[in-house]
Amino acid sequence: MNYEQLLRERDLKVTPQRLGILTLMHQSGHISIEDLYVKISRQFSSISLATLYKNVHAMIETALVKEVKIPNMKSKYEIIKAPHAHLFCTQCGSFEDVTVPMEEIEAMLPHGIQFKPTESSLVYSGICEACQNK
Amino acid sequence: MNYEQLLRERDLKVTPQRLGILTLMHQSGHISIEDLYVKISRQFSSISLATLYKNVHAMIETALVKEVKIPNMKSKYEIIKAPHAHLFCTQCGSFEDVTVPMEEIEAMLPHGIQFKPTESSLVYSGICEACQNK
DNA sequence: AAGTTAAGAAACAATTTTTATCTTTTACCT
DNA sequence: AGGTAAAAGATAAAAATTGTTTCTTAACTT
Ligand SMILES: [Mn+2]
Ligand SMILES: [Mn+2]
Ligand SMILES: [Zn+2]
Ligand SMILES: [Zn+2]
Repeated sequence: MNYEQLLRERDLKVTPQRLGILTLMHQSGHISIEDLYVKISRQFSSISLATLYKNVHAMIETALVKEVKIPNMKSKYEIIKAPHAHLFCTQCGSFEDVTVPMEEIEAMLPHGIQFKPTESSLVYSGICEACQNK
Repeated sequence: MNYEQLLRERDLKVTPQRLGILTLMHQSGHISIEDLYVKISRQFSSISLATLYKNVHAMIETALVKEVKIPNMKSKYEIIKAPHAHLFCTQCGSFEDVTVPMEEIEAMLPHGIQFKPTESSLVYSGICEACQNK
């Protein structure tokens, strides 16, 4: 994936810190601010938490990154891709994507309701396969 | 609704502050901590924010109250009731319940996926009826 | 390639949000 | 009514987030 281009398209300067943030986000799939800070600090020992927050926010505002809110958990951040839902294992804490047709989810609103959804957030909490086999 | 009983069933002492919190939550349907603090302070001018947090947490841990996380918004809290989804208007900020069969939502996980959902969180973001007619 | 400039990084301070600790008060059980 | 443990109030502390100022660098202009 070409992060330089993604940043340039959004008029965000390409800095090593930003490339590092995006690389880490991509590698872990979903990552919390604190985990991101621990990992990015290994590459840029002098990076400040403020820089991290500012960058993540800039990326959210330009629709490059998305905050995923999870019941009873700290938020995680991911690089935006096709709409999808998430599986959160309440036993081991694993968190991953799952492909669910979000248009169908949106079609399940009761008839007669006038609300026009533009986006929806769906997190399934439960027990993952690995935890079931224990 | 009998809040005294709901508290007693959970071995939480019935205090005027707790009854006030539950009443406000019920009246507004969903409320943020800060709004709750503003309103509860009118009844109990000396109540501390720490008391509010402690109580809300105690109620969450005993499954009387639930935190609802909303994309790009502060969390709101509601008294637990039958599973349902939420509509969030990105224009006016209105936030309300919508009845969606959550079992069907859970049945939409791809076949072959072993994950066993116990609960799911679904928030539709979009434009409410009132905002469409403007 | 060197110079210019405006965005971004770092350092640090300040806010805001949440939790912990301690003392006083109160709900609730004999 | 009296005893006791839980909860409220009052701070203080910790954690999370944002703001400010200065220094550095990416990217544009010659
Ligand atoms: Mn995802
Ligand atoms: Mn609700
Ligand atoms: Zn698991
Ligand atoms: Zn609206």
